[in-house]
Amino acid sequence: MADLARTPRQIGTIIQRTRKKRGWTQSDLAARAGLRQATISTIETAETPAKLDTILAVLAALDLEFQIAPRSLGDNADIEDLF
Amino acid sequence: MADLARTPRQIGTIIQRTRKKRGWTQSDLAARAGLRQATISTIETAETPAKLDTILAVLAALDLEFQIAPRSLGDNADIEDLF
DNA sequence: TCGCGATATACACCACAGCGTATATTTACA
DNA sequence: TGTAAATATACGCTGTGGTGTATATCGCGA
Repeated sequence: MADLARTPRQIGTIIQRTRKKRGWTQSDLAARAGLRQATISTIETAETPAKLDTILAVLAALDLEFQIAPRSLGDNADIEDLF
Repeated sequence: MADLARTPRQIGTIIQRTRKKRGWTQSDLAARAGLRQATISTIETAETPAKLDTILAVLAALDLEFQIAPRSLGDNADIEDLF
């Protein structure tokens, strides 16, 4: 089930949760994503909003991906199109 | 149905498609997102990877949102967890 | 085809994310 | 409790994305 991600904070939380689920340290994830441990730290705590490609790299390293969906309809939004 | 968004280019395409569906110009979208028309242009053409909060602002203006889901399982990924 | 709205580009400037390096500080476990 | 691993911070530097202003180019309807 896809997690909602409207803010950098929510994104950071999801990344951290998934990383721990994989049993990886921040350094592990950093190495796989081609980043520094410190960068993972700032992303997870959402200290500063990251760059899009940085987040995409982290998600890829975690075997995750973004999806884009209509907001107002909730998760089970399967409505064909928003007019 | 949620669109997959693994690259800045895919994200730009989805944003453009949704904007046109709304019947908005780049200037319209820019105004609603607190950005410039030129910025919308570079995002849609994926000329340069944007910042995360910029993309989030554009998505919000379009009443869209990110979701985060496992990559390898396709869209109907409802599997409990990928630990 | 003409003209105007829509989109793409240009240039100087500023803000800031991520880097390298390094060190606090916290957490977990023997 | 002590200590090593894991995480959070620090500092100067660099690359670059977004801004303001402005213009060039494209596309489409009359």
